[in-house]
Amino acid sequence: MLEYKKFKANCMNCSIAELCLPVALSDSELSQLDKIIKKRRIIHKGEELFYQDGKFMALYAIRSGSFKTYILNQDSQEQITSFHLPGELLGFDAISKEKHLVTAKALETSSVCEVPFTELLTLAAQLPKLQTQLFRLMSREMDNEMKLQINASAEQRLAVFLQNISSRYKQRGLSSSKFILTMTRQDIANYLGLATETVSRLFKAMQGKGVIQVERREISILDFDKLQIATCQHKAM
Amino acid sequence: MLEYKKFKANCMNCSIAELCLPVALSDSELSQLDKIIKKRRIIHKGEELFYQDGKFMALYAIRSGSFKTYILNQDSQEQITSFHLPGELLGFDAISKEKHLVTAKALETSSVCEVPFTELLTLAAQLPKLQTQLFRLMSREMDNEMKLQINASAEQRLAVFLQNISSRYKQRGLSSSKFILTMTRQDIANYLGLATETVSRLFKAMQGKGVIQVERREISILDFDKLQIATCQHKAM
DNA sequence: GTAAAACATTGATATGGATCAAGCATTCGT
DNA sequence: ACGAATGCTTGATCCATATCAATGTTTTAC
Repeated sequence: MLEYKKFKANCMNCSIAELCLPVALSDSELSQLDKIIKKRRIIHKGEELFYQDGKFMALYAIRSGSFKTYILNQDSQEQITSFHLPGELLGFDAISKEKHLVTAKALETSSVCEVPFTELLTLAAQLPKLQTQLFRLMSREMDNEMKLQINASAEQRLAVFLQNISSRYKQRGLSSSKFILTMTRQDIANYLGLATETVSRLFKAMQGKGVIQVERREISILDFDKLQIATCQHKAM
Repeated sequence: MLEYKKFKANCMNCSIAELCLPVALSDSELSQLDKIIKKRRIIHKGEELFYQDGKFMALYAIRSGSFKTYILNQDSQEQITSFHLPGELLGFDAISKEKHLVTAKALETSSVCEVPFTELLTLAAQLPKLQTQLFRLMSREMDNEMKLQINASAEQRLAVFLQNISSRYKQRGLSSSKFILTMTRQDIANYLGLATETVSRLFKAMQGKGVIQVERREISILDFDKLQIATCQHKAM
């Protein structure tokens, strides 16, 4: 038991600490952060981490796995607002109104660290580097969203989506050219404002052009230049 | 000259201070904030407050006027990412990469307060209420963006847009039922991913249904319930 | 005050992607 | 290991909205 406790996850030995908070915090600073972080939580596929309208208490650092966040609109249709990958921090949307505006559902069995927000702010006031980093992460969250050009064609949107996922994996030191999409075609279509059929056809078309290789949910980007061109060109070419 | 200086704008007498930072800061706290705030700047219609890729130095509080922010995509087409109204804070997008991701252009002659970011963070670490408020404002910024349902019909998008503008004016104590749109039809269309012609036709159609009254750029919302229904209903009714 | 430019409206036509329909492939639950 | 449910693909058709075209209206600049 003691042995187990000794090795339980904390910020100092957490393998993603430098990823979710990649700021040069000293060991003593990290251990302060560790003190306020609640223990790890496992969320199984399809389970919810927090609910729309639920009280906002904490941010969540994704240690492994992935989530989609969505709002339910008036006809209780799900509208996906974003996907969240390992090493990212989740829950910023709820700060303003102190309640969640979205529901976060696990796309696969996932592990998160719960970071009580009030305590985090108190600590941030004492550790300038932590404060700066929090603002930076939140800003990056905003930037990620911005890329989705609403007036883009279906192919442009899908190309931007693939670039975005790819670069986020790259940021985490994972392969940017070959990865598994953890969400369904329907999720992708919903997020991009397309029909599933369109997503399916576009994957096939992009494969036909030698831009990507699609094997079910496994995507290989064969030609980053062509992908880049696909994000901005207006018509087929 | 002395008289002029005595009355120059500062945070304690600024009429929108409680709006842009509506937190109960004491007089002494406000005067600390005032010390770091650079003097007012006037930006004329069509002029730029900051440029895409420009170095990030400061946030800007809009005292009066309004702005659009946009990215230039690869074919140097403007893509509007948001509109910013009086009392709102501008520039959060640039924190992450320490450079602006968008250009901010004045839609009308506007007045802003420049808030150097580094100094603001230092002060926020000392004033917990200011820190909390900053996170809250940034989160609200994120929430504002989120509303735009990408898979919504043209009419739904326009209805959501009008609701959004209306509620933001309301937050500032201005009329939520009658206001002037400071942006062109082209800007609205660009932002919503529609053609200007479609925006024009929809305004007319919504007026025909008694939802709104349109007089060039002056909008009166005649029936908030009908507007609400328009944001979610799928087809004409 | 006038000409030019920018902005807005209205109508006719074309099309990208939705929707409908059907069947196949994979994953899940027991 | 099996059947059922879910996810994915492909084809045919249709419609919401873009695009093209023309004209009217307001604002800007000299």
